[in-house]
Amino acid sequence: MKIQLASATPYDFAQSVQDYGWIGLAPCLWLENGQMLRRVERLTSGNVILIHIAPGGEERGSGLETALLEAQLDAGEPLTATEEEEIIAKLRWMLRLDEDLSSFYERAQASDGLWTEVRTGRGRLLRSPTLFEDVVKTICTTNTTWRQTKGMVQRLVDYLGSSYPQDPDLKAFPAPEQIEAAGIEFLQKEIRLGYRSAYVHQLAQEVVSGERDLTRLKESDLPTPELKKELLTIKGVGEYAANTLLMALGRYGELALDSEMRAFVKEKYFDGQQVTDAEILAVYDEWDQWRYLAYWFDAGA
DNA sequence: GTCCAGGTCGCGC
DNA sequence: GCGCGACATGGA
Repeated sequence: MKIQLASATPYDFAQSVQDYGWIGLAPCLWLENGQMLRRVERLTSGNVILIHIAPGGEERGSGLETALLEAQLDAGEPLTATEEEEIIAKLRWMLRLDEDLSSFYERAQASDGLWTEVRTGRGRLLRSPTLFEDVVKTICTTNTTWRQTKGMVQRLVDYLGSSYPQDPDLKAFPAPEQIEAAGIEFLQKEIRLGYRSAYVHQLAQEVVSGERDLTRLKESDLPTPELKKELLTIKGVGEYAANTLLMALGRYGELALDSEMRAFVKEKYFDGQQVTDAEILAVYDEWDQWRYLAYWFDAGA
């Protein structure tokens, strides 16, 4: 079946989806030929479906333009209304179709360089349908190379994710239960998460047991510092990961300072000279609630 | 072999 | 609060 998703304009689907590295991590895949995002998703019913998302034209009415996306949903059985609702909510979250970026665009407009980058409708950085997946993936980016991150996530999906029945090689991101059941040794020896195995397994265990509720954080209106404090209680999540996850939650006021950002800012603003972290952070200080996006597009996304 | 990669933890001070 | 070594893995 096909469904349509409406999004505020401006919105450049292909750019926005590819502006964040997550597009390179399983089970997401960018199909260059069709300019489509493909992903396998496991619904709470247990059904595993195959999703293809692409721009689906534009609707015009009373001066308001609404960008439309079309999602092709393939499943063994027709989806129930509940399943359809679940998938729509997940896709809207994943693509950030409901985030209000207007104030960011206004700020960017006052900054010529940045505005030319984002004016076409960029800024809706790809995230995962669940915060659990984003936490696991973020932990897999720490103290390693992007190449290894991709490998770790790919193996998590291949070894532990549920298959799309019509093509068993296509798998979903594993649910907490599936990671928990795998055990630390498996995460270590087969998935090769290294010392992260214990962190990822502990998180999965906490979520399964119910002692940690990550879904609650998605709708939380907690002040950012408190939200951050809570993210920092996750073993394996430090300053960088917490700020990355705040970004995933739509809080762009904190910068995720890592080796990549240090190198970029040092080169662009300090002529390659040695700089302190405080000096790096100061570069984007004026962007207040939009610091993360300001850096992201300054660095060229 | 050594160093480091989109860091974090646990310790001692 | 800050500094420091350890930590799995794999490539340079």
